[in-house]
Amino acid sequence: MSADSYRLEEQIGFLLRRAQQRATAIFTARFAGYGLTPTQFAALAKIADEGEVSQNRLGRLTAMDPATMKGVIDRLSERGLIARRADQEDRRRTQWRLSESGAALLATAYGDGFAVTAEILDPLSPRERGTLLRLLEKMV
Amino acid sequence: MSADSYRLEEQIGFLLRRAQQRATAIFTARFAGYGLTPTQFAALAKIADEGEVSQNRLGRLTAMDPATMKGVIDRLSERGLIARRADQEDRRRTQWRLSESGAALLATAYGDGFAVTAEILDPLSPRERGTLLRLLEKMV
DNA sequence: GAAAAATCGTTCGTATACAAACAAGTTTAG
DNA sequence: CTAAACTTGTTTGTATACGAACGATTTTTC
Repeated sequence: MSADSYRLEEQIGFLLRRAQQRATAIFTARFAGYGLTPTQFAALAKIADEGEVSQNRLGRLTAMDPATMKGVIDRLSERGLIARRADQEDRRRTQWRLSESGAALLATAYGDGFAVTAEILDPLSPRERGTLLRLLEKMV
Repeated sequence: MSADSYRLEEQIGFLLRRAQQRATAIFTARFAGYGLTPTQFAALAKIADEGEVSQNRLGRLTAMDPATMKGVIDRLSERGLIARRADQEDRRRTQWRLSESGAALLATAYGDGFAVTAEILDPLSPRERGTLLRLLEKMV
């Protein structure tokens, strides 16, 4: 329990931070042409899955808190990639769906999403990839 | 390569983001009393390792780019946890070291650093912990 | 030794990330 | 049925994270 034995490089928190930095860098390079961030792409993909989804529920599905979700939604909405509908049954809610241009963009982007995943996992063997996903899933 | 087969939950980037969110939450809870963030603690620990270190070099050691490092240094400096010295040999450089209060705070905090690592890895078996660290190290 | 390249630190702008507090609306408990 | 509890979405403030551009300084190249 001292300076001698604490090695930052071996702490799981530091390694996770570096791994995510690398993953984000790979995503950013591949998605530069789309102008989409990882969270924006995640939001679009989940809206597509759901068809129509409220803002807070989308946040839960994509692991963003309400304040973060709002910023992501605002930027996607300003770009016209998603469209809103006021919920009649619950007047607090806003339902979101893909616009036509959002759906078109996403249809093209999926392939790059797979390519990003492949590039991030490239240093690992196929067996190691499965192990890593399993362990992260178990830890989260 | 379509909406049908793209599952956000299984993408390594999404899993890494969630894993880091959990790690940060555990750190934040444990370090609330210190008022230190993960990056601030990393910076203090590395300054302690180095004795004296320039700002950019500290950034490389802690995986922060210069712009991010500046913010972290500014906040640690404002709290009096670190002290600066102008480098005589290279007039562009500022060398940083721990202040007395910074060293005292860090001495106490190391134990909590270990506790954070332990809590993050708690869901995994000892063998799995080693595997995860090895795979992350290989991937980064 | 002068020009080119690299490094150091700063500033600006954009985008997560989240705590905390809030108003408005909905659900639950008694 | 009404008061309490909860949910939805918003706002504010703080802290990473990084691209891009910049001036000052140092190192490298020829």
